[in-house]
Amino acid sequence: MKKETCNHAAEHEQAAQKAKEGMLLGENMEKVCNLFKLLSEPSRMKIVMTLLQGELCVYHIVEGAGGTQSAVSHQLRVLKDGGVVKSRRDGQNILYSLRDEHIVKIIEMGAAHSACLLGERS
Amino acid sequence: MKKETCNHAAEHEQAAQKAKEGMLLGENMEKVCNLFKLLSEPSRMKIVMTLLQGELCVYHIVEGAGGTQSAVSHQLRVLKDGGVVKSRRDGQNILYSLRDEHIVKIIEMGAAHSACLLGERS
DNA sequence: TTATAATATGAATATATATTCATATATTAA
DNA sequence: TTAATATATGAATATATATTCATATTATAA
Repeated sequence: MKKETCNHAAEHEQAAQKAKEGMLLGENMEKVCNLFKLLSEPSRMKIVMTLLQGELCVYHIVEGAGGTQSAVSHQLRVLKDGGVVKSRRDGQNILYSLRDEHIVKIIEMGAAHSACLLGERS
Repeated sequence: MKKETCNHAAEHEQAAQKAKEGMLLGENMEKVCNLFKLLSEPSRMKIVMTLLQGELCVYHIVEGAGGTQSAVSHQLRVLKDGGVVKSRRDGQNILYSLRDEHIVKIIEMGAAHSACLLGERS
């Protein structure tokens, strides 16, 4: 790979530079990507969608989201470490809930975009 | 796992059922999750962020996003298959661009949420 | 203080996929 | 038609991680 058969080389060079400068830096990039990764697994997404209903104990999360208790528990841990959910103990139960309003917005956005994907490709 | 020590069993049962009903069904769930998966890899996210600048050839994408030509090309393929970018040939070059406005919004949302994650955990 | 329920967790396995390397294809120029 | 440039791609490797299974932990009730 060398370069410069590209017609708009000058402005595209600028664009590339601008992109580099505006690029999320290491740590922030990791954070944003990690959030998307957390929402990219159907098993986790189902848990998150279930929690859109409000605070729930693990038993009811399993009911709503499906899967085994163990798998759900493992994923709840991942979601908690990733800052998507929070938890508190209530007697024998642990109650989980979404930790942030943005999650809801992001899911809505994803769904909206997904709808557009039903059309044809370039 | 059995059940029913949960205090709000009745309403939570309802919530679980409601979640089940409102849950994205197979295909749609896959679509939304796949979109998030595409944005969850830093190498791909950098490409997408570079394309926020507008239509660019592979050479300039590599300049903006970093990585090798081969790796970027592989990921461009993945992004295209996933409906995130589109492409057209212009002589010797292939020009790529974002395929959908929603992508921009989703990234902004992710960044906004990410900022909130800087705080403390539950 | 033992039994039961609710949840968490470690280890093992299986699967997915990002990157690299070498090379192929396509376009233009000489 | 040969050379050079731009991009794509197959195979191999390495790494990440979702799930399962068995079991541990914590809390309550008998």
